[in-house]
Formats: sequence, structure tokens, C-alpha cells
Amino acid sequence: MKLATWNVNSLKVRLPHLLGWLASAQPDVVCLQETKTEDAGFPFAELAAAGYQALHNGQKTYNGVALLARSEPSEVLRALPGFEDGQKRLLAATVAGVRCICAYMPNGQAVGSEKYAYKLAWLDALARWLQDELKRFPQLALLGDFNIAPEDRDVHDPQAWQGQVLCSEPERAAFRRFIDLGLVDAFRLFPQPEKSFTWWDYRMMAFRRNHGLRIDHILVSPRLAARCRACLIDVAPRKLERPSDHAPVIAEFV
DNA sequence: ATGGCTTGAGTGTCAAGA
Repeated sequence: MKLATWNVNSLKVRLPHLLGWLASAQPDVVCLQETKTEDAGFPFAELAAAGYQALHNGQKTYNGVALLARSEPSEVLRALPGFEDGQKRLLAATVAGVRCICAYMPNGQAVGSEKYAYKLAWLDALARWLQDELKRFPQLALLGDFNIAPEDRDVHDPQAWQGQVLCSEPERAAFRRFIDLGLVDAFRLFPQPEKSFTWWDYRMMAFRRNHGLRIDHILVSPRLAARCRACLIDVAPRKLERPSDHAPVIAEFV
């Protein structure tokens, strides 16, 4: 079983990339972020033709999350419990016995800004809810764009990014809180190349120079971690014409 | 140099991303 996450930065623009990637990577569940569309613009038919049932929690212009699955999803949840939020950032469903939580965590804009405070509040609400969710679902995966580089090795230039949004200590503490709940970073279960990243700025030839951050993650519960056999970042779609600025992350389970 | 691209909205250019 393969679970994946990908911030597509507009599903309308990236649909050809997504369809090509589904055909080559063959994931069983895919969590998408930044679909940037309402349901009316969501490509349900094209994805069904590719073999995927789709759930979408979208809005106009911004945010929007989707969950694609090759088998029937159940127990669908479309909002973060205990958090008043006009922004569509969460979608959870159970697929083949695994609780899959797709999250587009807030960017935070700049440390100290209103958006940064919103980010920390959102992360706090997520951790509180996860505590209960982990009790209900021993096999659980939290997949998405976390907008957090958990450690300095996840940053191309740690000195330049020190204390900046995506790397600040309160954000990293929020990430560690997920780990303290028992979740495991699937990517770090295995030896990985140095300077492995999932996002590169569109500007300044950042991808060509590998000036990136690792901010998209798959965290798994202990029961699911025991089944995990591989986790990798697939940079191939980032090399295509008009790419998303994020690369997909995929984890394989027995 | 708070820039540099890309997207959606919408026809001017701006907000937002990270």
C-alpha cells in the first residue's frame, strides 16, 4: 500500500502532471493541498477515469484539500474539530483500515504576524484533536504540507533561515508535539540523501541549485510505522514545464 | 534591495505563497 502527499499549487493547472504521476507512481491514497478551486471546478471525472475516488474540501482561489483513493473512503471529516476556520485545510477519511489525514497547515507569513499566530493556534488545535484520533485509529497517517522544516538538515541554508517562518522554534516545537504523541516521520525511518527537500522557490533558479526546504511530510502512528518499508521524495514532477513548487512524498507499507 | 516567480481574480494590478 502506497500513501502520498503533494501540494499541487492549483489543481486546474497541475491536472496533467497529477494524472501522469498517478500512472507512474501508482499510489493507493493521495492527499493533495492547494487545489485552489471549489467543487464545481474539481476534476472528479478525470480522476475516476484514472481509477481514483476523490473527496474534496475546497474553496475559491485559496487553500483546498483533496483525498484520492483506489478503494472506498469512509468516516469522512472536513474540518478540524474545535477550531473555527473559514479556510479549507483539513480532510480526513479511513481507507483500507488506515486513518488518512490530509492537512494544508498555515504558512504563517512572518514570525510575529497575525497569520503566524493563526498558524500556531491551528497547529495547537490539530495536536489536541490528534490525541483523540490516535486512540480511535491505531493505524493513522498525517500527510500534507506542514509548512515546517523540522530540523536544520531539512533546510538548504540553516543560517539564513534561522528563526524565520517555517523554521522558527515555536513551529518546530509544534512539529515535535506531533512526534511526542507517538507519530513517526516516515522519511527519517530510512537512510536518505543529504539535502533532501520537498519545496523550492520559483525564483532565483532555486530548484536547479537545490535551494529548498523539506516541509511536506508523512507522519505515521507506531502501528503503521511497523508496516513502513520505504519513503521517498519524487523530484521528477518538479522538473516538468510549469511545475508545482512542491514535490510529492510517497511512503510504502506492507 | 522584503525583490526575484506563479497562481487566481479579472482587464488594473494585487494578494498570497514560503
